[in-house]
Order: sequence, then C-alpha cells, then structure tokens
Amino acid sequence: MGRRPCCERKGLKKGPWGPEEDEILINYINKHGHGSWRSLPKLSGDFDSTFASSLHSYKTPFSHKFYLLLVNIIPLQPIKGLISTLTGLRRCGKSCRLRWTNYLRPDIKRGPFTLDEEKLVIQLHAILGNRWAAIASQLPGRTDNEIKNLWNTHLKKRLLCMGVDPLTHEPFTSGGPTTRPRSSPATRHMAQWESARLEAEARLSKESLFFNSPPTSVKPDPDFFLRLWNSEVGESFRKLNGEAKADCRSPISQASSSTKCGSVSGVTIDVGPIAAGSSTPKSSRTEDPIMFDASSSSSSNESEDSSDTALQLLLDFPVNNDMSFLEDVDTYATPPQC
DNA sequence: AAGATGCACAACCGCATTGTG
DNA sequence: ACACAATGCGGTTGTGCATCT
Repeated sequence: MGRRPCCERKGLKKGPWGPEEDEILINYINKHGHGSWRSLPKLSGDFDSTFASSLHSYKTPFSHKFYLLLVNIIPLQPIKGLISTLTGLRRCGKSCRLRWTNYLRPDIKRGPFTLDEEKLVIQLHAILGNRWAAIASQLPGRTDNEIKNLWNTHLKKRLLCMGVDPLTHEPFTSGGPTTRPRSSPATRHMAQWESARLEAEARLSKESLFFNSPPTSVKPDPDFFLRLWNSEVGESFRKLNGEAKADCRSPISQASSSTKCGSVSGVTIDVGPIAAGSSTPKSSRTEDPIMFDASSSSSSNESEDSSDTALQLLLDFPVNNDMSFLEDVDTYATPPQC
C-alpha cells in the first residue's frame, strides 16, 4: 500500500511563508495552542467570525453576536471545517509545525551563535552525533534546524580546516579523514557511560519489584523511571543534582563555566517538566541518552551507586582532550589555508 | 554593469516512531 | 495484534542575498 500523503496536496501552498500567513498561524496558536498540526490549517481561519457571518447572511432575525455565541457553544466542527477551507491556512500541517518550531516560536533566540554556543554544539555533536534535536534541547532558544545549518555551513568546515574529522572528532591521520571512528577518548567514555547506565537500569529494575510491581510480574514497567522520578527518590536526586549544578566543578565547567555548566544543567532542565507534573512524555524519543539516563540511572543517591558513577562519568567527560583546539577559535576564524 | 559563484537559512521530503481505534 | 494516522526527526533542496570576476 502506498504511503498516504501527510496532507492533501491539492491546492496547498508551498514555499516561503508570507507575513499574513505567519500572523494567522501566530494568532491561532496563541489563542488555541497547537493541539493537532494536521487540523490546524483548517481551523486557523477566523472561522468563528466567518461562520457567524455566513449564517447571518441568511437574513435570519438573530444578531451576529448570537451566532458567535452559538459557534462557541455548539460543536460545529464539520461545518466549521467546510467554511475554513476558504479562510484557513492553505498549508500542510507539517509545514505549520515547522514554521512555528523553527521560526515563529516566541522563545526562539535569533541572531548569530555565540562562541560558547558553538563550542557546546561541537561538544554535543561529539557525543550525540547528528541528533540535532537532542543537541538543540541543550541550547535554549535554538532549533534543531538552526543547529544543523550551523554545523553544515560553519562548524564542519571549521573542523576540517583545523584538521579534525567532523565525523569522528579526531585529528585526521596522514591518509586523510578516517572512515570509521576508532576508540577515541569520547567513544571510550561513552562506552563507559553506557555500561554504567545499563548497570544502573538493571539495578533499578530489580528495585522496582520492591517499589510497585505486582508480585506476579517480573517485567519492568515502562513508566517505572518516570514514576520513580516523580517519587521521593527522584526528589532526592534533583536535590543532589542541584548541588552538583551549583558546585559545577567538572573539567567541563572549569574550561568554560557558563556554557559548560549549562550543558550539564541541561540534564536536569529537560527532565524538569516531568517532575513538575506535566503529562507523560509523548515519545520515548525525547528521552535522549543524557537526559533519560541522568533521570533514571541517578534515581538512587547512594554514594556508591552505579548511577552516581554514571553521573560522574558525564561530569568528567574529557572534552578537553578533544576540544583543546577550540581555545584558539579566534585564530582560526579565518584560517589562511581555508 | 552584469553574470557567476558562494553562502546562509528557510522549507520540503521521506522515513521512523508513536498513538489510537 | 494489526493497520492507519499523526508527529518528529534528519537529510536535502530551493531561494535570496552578497561577493567576486
């Protein structure tokens, strides 16, 4: 079976967004939020007013205000949809989402990347690879698209000019770029990190039996880590991590206190909404290794716990080994050979 | 001045994952 | 358990602008 298109393509506009389209989208989202991107284009028209006007045009004895009231009380979605095809955005829902998340969102930080942000992007790329969304989650106000563009247009070239393979973040060998990352300090460290994480998860799974699993069930609850985070155990970790954040004495933070501490604090920032009682994460994809692991594996604050080992591994990430060239970033802003 | 080229960035496309009935 | 819809993500392309020749 062929893939169904994400939206009806017939008559939908493509290409750059106009100011009036932006306005429609902003107005709609400010008013209603974005519950469903797919239906948003249809609903984004000023359908309430249009609908009222349409009915009013039938010359019934009721006022325009009455119809507005009617529209707000009675669910008239099918009729609204019909009218809104004339007045709503002629854009695919996907396009609306992209426009909002990459450009119109009020919390987006415009303007050029700072040096600290660029450093952080490179560091995170060494850890996460091309997982732009995960990287973006550590840079408040920056979008994955923006970071991806920054990487492709600036940072990758800069690394190449510095003789660093942008794929592996290792210096080129004499033969040129390495095709496959060998055991770099970063990857070795990530292996340690992953090992500690798995160990912690296994431990927590065992502990879950004591906390809340039915006696007959041995299968770990998929929501266990989330519930654990919301529990007193999670609270302990948050306190612990708060202290770590305040202290911030990792090699990372020593190199660049504001940015590097920020990157570590991102571990807690991103799980914060969960702790704050927001809805269950819609997608496990949002639980990227760092954030998910930090919240789950650090749920116990026993000093010798492997979860602490995992946290320490993250804090001790030896970025300086690979990132020392960044200290001279000003000198290679316009490298002579590039 | 005009065309060629390069750059930056917004937007699109297709796939993967998740949600839902 | 399955199929389909919805959403998110990463790769790629298109477009406008600036600079170069």
